[in-house]
Amino acid sequence: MADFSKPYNPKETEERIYDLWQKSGFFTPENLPNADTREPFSIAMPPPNATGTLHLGHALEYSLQDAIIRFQRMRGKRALWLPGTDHAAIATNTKVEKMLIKKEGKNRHDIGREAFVTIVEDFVAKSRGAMQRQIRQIGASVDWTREAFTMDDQRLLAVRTAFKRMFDAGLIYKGFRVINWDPKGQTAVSDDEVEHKEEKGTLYTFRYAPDFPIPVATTRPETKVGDTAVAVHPNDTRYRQYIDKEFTIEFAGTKLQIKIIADESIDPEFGTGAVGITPAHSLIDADIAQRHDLPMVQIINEYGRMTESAGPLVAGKKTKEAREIIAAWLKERNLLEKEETIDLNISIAERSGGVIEPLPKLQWFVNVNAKFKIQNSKLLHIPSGEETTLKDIMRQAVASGQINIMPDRFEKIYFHWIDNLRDWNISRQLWYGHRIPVWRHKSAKCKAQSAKLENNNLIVSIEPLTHCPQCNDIVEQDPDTLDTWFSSALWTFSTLGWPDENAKDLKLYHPTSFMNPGYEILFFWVARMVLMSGFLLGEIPFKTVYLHGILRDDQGRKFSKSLDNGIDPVDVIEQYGTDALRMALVVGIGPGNDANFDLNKVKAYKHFANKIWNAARFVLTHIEGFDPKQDVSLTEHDACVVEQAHTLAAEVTQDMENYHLYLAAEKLYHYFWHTFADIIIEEAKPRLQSKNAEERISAQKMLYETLVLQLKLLHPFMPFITETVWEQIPKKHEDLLIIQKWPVA
RNA sequence: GGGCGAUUAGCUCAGUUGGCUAGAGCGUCGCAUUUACACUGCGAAGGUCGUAGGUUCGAGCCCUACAUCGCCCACCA
Repeated sequence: MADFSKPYNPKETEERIYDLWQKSGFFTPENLPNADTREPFSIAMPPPNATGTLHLGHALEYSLQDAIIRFQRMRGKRALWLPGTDHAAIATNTKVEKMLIKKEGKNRHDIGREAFVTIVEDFVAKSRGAMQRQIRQIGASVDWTREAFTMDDQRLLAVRTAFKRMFDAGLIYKGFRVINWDPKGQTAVSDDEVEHKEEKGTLYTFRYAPDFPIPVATTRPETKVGDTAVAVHPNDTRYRQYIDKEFTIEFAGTKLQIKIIADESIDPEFGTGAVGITPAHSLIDADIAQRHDLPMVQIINEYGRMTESAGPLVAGKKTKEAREIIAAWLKERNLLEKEETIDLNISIAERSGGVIEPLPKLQWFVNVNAKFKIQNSKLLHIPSGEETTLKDIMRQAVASGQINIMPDRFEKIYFHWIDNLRDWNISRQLWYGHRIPVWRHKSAKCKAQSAKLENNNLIVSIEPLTHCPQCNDIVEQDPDTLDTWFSSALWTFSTLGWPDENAKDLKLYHPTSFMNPGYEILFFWVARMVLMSGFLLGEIPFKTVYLHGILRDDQGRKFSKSLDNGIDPVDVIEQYGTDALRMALVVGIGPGNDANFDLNKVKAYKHFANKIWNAARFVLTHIEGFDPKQDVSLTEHDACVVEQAHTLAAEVTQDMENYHLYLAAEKLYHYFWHTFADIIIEEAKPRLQSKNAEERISAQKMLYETLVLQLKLLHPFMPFITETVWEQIPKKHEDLLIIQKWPVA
C-alpha cells in the first residue's frame, strides 16, 4: 500500500500496480467479467522495430492506445490490445551491419550469410527484451499472452501463405525491370524507400556528334554512353523530320545506335525539347523505351561503376569520375553547347543514405493493377466474384467510408499516392528477413513444371523444400528476402490466427477497431495493410486510423543522434512518473499534428498527480465513517454538484468516442483542479464540520461520488495514480479500477 | 512543378458544429501562510488571434488574395 502521508511518489507504486494488473489477468480479454457477452474491441499495436530502444514517439503512441483500450475495457467491451515487435528487415540489417563495420571493419559479405544472420538474431533478442520492459513502464495494458513477432513461426506461415496466394492469383511476378538500386546497402528498394534531396547540379546541353541534328540536355553525361534513342514531342516542328531516323555515332570511345522517336510525354518547352533516352538507368526512360521497344544497354553496375559496355574511356570508373571525363570529352570536341547550374533532386535510400542508382534487375513485384476475381468480399462496393485490382481495393476501402482516416486531410494524400502507384518491388538483396518462399531447380528442368510459372524451374511453396516434389531434383531457395512491409502488412490478422480462417481470434477481433500509426508510415504500412487484408480476407484491416504526428524537441527540431537532443522516456518516467508523461503526451496534441516536447509540461502534470493525491487524501480523511453501500440522500446543493460532474462525464465520454482524447484529458484536468479542488472541496469544508449530521453526510457522499467519478474518468489517462488512490478508498466491491464500469452508459 | 499544414500572451501550445468578455502550462509581478496540497491558494500584468479584403446579427474559426515558416509527393531531361 502506498503511504498517504507523503507527496505522491510514482516510483514506489507504478511497478507494483502493473504487477497487480498483470496478475489479475484482465489484459487478456477472456478473463474479463462476463467476457462472452462483451462486444469485441481490438487494437493491434504497431510493432516497434527490433532495432533497439523505444523513444518518446513510442510513448506517445502507447499513451493514446492505452487510453483507448482502457476506456473501452471499462465501457464493457471485450478489449484486446495485442503487442508485438517488427523484425524490420532493412532497418535492422543496416543497423547491425553498421555496428559490425565499426567494431570489426567487416561488412556482411565478409563474414557470410549464416554468421551475419546469427549476429542479427542475437541483437534482436536483446532489443526485444528491453523494449518489452519499456512497454510495461508506460503502463500499456497489452495482452502479453498473445505477443507476436513478425518473424516467429506463426507469422512465417502467414507470410508464405500470403505470398503463395498472391502468386497463384497472378498478383506476384518476377520481372526484369529498372528498379531503385541502393549501391551502399547493396539491395533494391521500393519507390517509397527513396527520399529526395535538393542539390545544385550542372545541366549540360550537348550534341552526341557534330553532325547529329538535335542537341539534348542532361545532368548525368556519364549515362549517355547507354543511350539508345532521342525522344521528341510528335508535334514539334523543329524535329518532326527526323522522327524514326537512326544514327550510328562514335561517342566517348564507344559506338551508339540512336533512334529518334516521338513520345507524348516530352515537354517541347523544356530545354531543347529533346531527351536522350537511357533505358537501363532511368525509370522514366525505361517506360519510354518499353513503349518504343528500344534496346537497353547496362553501363553502370551494382557498385556504381561503369561497365565494359560503357566503353574503354570510362569502363571501371566511378560514375562521378566518368561524368567529368565525358564532360571534358564533349568540351574538347566542341560538342558542349551550354553548361548551367540548376537545382536538382537526387534520390537517396532512406535507410543507408546511399545515392540511388536505377538499374535493370530481376526482382519480385506485387502487381497493383492486375485484375482478379475477389472471393468472400465484405468490402463495400466490391462484391464477391467481381473483378477488381489491389489499387481498387485500397481506394474503395477508404472512399466508401468503411475505413475512417483521422485527420481527414490524409485521405487526400492517400488517394494521391494510390493514383500514382507503380508495382511494388518486394524483393531485397538483404540477409535478415523473410526469405522468399520460392525454390528453383539446381540443375535439370523439372518435367512437371506448372504452366503458370512464367520463369522456368520455380516452385512456390509454403513448406520449405529440399527436393522437387514432382521430379525429386535438388532445389534451392531464392536468396532474396522480402520487403519488411510485406510481413507488417499482414499484422492485423497474422496476429489473430490467420491463415486459419476459422481461428476464434480472427473471427472475434478482425477487422480491428483502431489503428494508431504515425503519418510517416501511411503509405509504407497503412496502405499495404489495406491491400493485404482486402485481398486475403476480403475485408478491411481496421475501422479507424488515427494518425499521430512527430514529436520534436522544445525548440521544434527533430530528435536526432547528430543533435544529441534525444530524450529517453525512461528518464522522464524516473523523474516525473508515467502518468505525468502520458498526460503531457496526450493533452493538447491533436491527430496528425507535430508537437514540441517540453519537460515543463511533464512537470506540470506531475504537479497534477500530486494534486489528485492530496485531494484524495483530504476526501478520505473527511469521510471517515462513511459507508458507500449505505443509501444517503443528498442536499439540493450537493445533488446539483454531482449532476454537474455527470454532465462533464457525458461530455468526456463523447470526446473519447470521437477519439478527441486531447480534449477529454484537458477537460478532466481542468475540472479536477479548478472546480473539484478549488471550489467543490473548499465549499464543502464548513459542511464537513457541521453539527447537522444530514448536511455532513451529504457533503461526504458528494465528495466521495465526485472523486470516484473522476478516478474512473481519469483512469485511461493516468492509470497508475488512479488505481493507487482507488486502493485506499472504501468501495462497494473490492475490484480493481481497471475493470470498473465506466460511469456513462 | 503539384499538394498539405502552421502563423493565437515573453516561451510552448489548446480553442471540437461560427456565439469568445480568446484559454492552459511555464515564466513575470503582488498578496496570503504550521493550509488536503509550497509539487499551495487568491489576484494582476501581458493578445488589434500573420497581413489585406469579403460573407454574416455575430469571425480566432467560413471565403479570397498575399507574406513567412514547415512538411509530403514528383527522376523537366
